[in-house]
Amino acid sequence: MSKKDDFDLQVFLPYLLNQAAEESSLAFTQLYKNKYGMLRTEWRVLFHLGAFGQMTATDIVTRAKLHKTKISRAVTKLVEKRFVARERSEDDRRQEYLTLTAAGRAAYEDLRSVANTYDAELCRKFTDGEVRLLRMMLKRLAGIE
Amino acid sequence: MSKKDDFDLQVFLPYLLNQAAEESSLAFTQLYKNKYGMLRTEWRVLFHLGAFGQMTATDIVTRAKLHKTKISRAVTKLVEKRFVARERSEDDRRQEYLTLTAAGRAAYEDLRSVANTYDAELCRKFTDGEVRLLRMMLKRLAGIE
DNA sequence: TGGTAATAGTTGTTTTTGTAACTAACAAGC
DNA sequence: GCTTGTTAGTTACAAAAACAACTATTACCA
Repeated sequence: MSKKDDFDLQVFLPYLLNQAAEESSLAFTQLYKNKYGMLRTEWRVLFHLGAFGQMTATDIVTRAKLHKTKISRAVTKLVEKRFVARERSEDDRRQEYLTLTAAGRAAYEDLRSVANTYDAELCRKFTDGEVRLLRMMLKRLAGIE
Repeated sequence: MSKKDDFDLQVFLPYLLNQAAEESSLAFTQLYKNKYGMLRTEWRVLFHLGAFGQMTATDIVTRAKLHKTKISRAVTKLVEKRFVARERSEDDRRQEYLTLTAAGRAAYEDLRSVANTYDAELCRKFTDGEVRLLRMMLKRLAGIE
């Protein structure tokens, strides 16, 4: 197992991004999964509803860039857990408005503070300027705004 | 769909990392999947063998931080495709050495240049100094060396 | 030795995902 | 009105992943 040529996998950005994303998500998952028994997609939906208030499934699809079937299934689970309420729109009876229930909001508030703490912990590895730059670069790579 | 509080999901590092990783991996996948019909895990194994030469499955597990069942199945597929050869060790008959075949090496060389081109394209979004910093930060977040 | 534990790798079973096809509601053109 | 096309969301089926249990081999140690 020795280095054979000039290509360094450990420099390849998609690889590095995946490794870093996996590592940080895994560690974060440990902090919430036993608490609320939620899957990654579920807390993403929860976070979107918590951060943006009432949204439709399509709104979340657009923002989170997740496939609509994933959202659909996550919403079903969250409704079963009484974290989310759905209400059919009167204007357009195809779409339904999603909102957090009281329990959903409580879970969100709790997880949000866990997230803030964890994020701060990650950021402590770097200077403020580095973190700002990192966020900017990740957003650009992700194609956000 | 309006902003409700101060927590910005789009600043949360695990979220940003996932979005950026997903975006870049997806785009890169388009470049190779039709060419060799390989799955993400398969080309990861291929890249490791290409970059580091002979390795055992466990070596790859350690480096790539992927679960051994994933590696095991990816290796099986790569052997079926005649990209990888396995050879049982004489010292310790539990482990087997994995190496690229000629076809495997050719595929690797080809994909490596695709990867290099794609990586360079991503890097063009930033200055050299920014890229260096990004790589350093991602490595640290990933827990690499 | 012999017995227990640990390691390399595989296989089986259950969840989760991805893809495509579907229903229902609306919109636009004629 | 009627046809065609589009959009919101769900469901069905196939592919892939996670997790646990397994075989085979080696290591430890009394």
